[in-house]
Amino acid sequence: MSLANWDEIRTAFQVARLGTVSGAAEVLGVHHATVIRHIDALEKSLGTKLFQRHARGYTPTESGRDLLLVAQTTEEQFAQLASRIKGQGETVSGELVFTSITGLSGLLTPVLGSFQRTYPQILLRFLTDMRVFRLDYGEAHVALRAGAAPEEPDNVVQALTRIQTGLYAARSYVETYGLPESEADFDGHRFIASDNIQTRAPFFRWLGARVAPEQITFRSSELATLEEGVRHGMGIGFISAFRAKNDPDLVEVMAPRPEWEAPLWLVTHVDLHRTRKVQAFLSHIKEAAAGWDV
Amino acid sequence: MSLANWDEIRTAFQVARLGTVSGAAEVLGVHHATVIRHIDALEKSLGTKLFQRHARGYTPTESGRDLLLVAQTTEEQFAQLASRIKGQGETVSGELVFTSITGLSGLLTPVLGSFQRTYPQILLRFLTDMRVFRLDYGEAHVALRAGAAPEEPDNVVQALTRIQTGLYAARSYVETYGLPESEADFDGHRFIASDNIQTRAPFFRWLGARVAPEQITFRSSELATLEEGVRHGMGIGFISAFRAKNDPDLVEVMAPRPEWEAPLWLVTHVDLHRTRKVQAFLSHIKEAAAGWDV
DNA sequence: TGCAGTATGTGCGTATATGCACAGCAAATT
DNA sequence: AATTTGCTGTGCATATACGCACATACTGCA
Repeated sequence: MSLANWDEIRTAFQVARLGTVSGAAEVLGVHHATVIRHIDALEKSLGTKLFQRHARGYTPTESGRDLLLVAQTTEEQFAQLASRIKGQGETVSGELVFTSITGLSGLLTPVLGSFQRTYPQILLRFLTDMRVFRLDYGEAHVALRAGAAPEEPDNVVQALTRIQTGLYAARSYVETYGLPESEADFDGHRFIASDNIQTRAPFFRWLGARVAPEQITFRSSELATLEEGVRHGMGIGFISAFRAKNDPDLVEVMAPRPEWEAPLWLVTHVDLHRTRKVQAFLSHIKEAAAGWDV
Repeated sequence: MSLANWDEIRTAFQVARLGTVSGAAEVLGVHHATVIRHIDALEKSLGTKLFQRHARGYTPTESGRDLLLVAQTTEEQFAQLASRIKGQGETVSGELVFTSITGLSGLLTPVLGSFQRTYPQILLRFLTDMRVFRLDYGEAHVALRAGAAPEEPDNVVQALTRIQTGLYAARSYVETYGLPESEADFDGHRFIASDNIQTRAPFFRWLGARVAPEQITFRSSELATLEEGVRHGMGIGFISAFRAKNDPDLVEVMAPRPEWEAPLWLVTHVDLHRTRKVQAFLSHIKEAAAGWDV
């Protein structure tokens, strides 16, 4: 192991640059005795004299001049690094990783697009996957979660909006089975729901309390599959209002109800929550969500 | 002032590289608590989080990755610097500054030439000037001094050889004033000597004790001028044996005597004396001096 | 020649940073 | 489900590095 002490190099650099121990001590903001000790320790570890000592100061040897050049660029690099990092917290640039549950991309991509236009220096990454990306592992800056409020520590959670969900059926289904007028009219109808019994979604629990299990003729653990089932006329199922609204092939069986609403949460890691980049993204997406009709 | 603590950067670099505080602590040879404190201090001074902490370790943020890249090259630069400096003491290369009194260049240049051929990577600088170059200011690596043994502190002094000096006169002088047979025959002759009364040269003191002051008809503080005076027939004077020997225009008045001999000293600064470069030069010049017929 | 100014160098007391031990926690393993 | 392992985080005692004061040496100046 060589040169284990970078502070000593920094000290030697200032001495080589200024030519005196006292001057270096003043610049470094330490006592000149400290500077002498740093130089002594560094020379001892290198086994070579870096300076020739005399009453007027320290003149660098050939090795000392070599160190001067190397440390000069090092100091510049570190200064640039510091200004980059400090400015980075202030400016909105660099990478921003955003993750959400699948199925919301149709709603989100316009928002991401306008954010991209507002801050052209942003490199936006939008991750959607089955598994939940972990904010505390640095996998994403901001996450959009649905359902119960996340309670992971070190995460700051903000309510974004509530997803309105309604009961829908395909036109082909209605032509075959008819359209139930109310809950009392559910007998004989076929339903599509989550395969997961202990699903947290309120509308699935509502449905489970009102129809017989054998009426749920199609189950899937995947939300997108359920939606596909509805569209193909396999049965009546819950679809987000904003997705069903513009689909002419879908018929509204029951309009969205408040008790079916599922909250959406904006989640960020506490370390990143304070940065201007994340704040800009959060405010941007919240502003857009205010105009959503979900 | 930014990034005043380079050791903290080094610590953060290892954390970013390895991903864990414990691993970085092991590599750095410090306790992991120290690593945590370094990171905390660095982030505080930068005002930005460099890492996201979780139970499995530290994952670098965007700023942390930036620091990783910068510090990576820094570590490489420092490692190269260390190997250069350590190797520099071992190899014979780079600059070597050599200074001597004027008038010895005819003796020295062949030695310098052969040294140059032995070590082609040496950049040799040979300084001769009126003033004495100061080793403790780093003006030269090796100095050749004549006369009394130098007693400056921090300088290591080695006896090289003794300069033999004789009394010589130009043929033109002998034709005019004749050639004295011995000391008793000095009356009526003209002599050339140093202007400096308290000169340390033993032969000048010898002369001052044997001839009247008015016989010293030409004085100069400059050694080269005195020699020129002898060659132009202005009087009898002391010249180094090796310089007078090959000059057919000079006549030996009195052969070199042991009491006229002036020692030559090789002087180096104690800091540089141990390096192989200086040692190689010293041994080379001493080897050459053994063959000198001075 | 004497004096002021500025530099290096060193012993000593103290503040600072480090090491240690333990707690707490999450993930991997059985 | 229980256990083990590896990691982070923190209070406390200690060792290390620091600042202070003083000694010393060289330069420039009047």
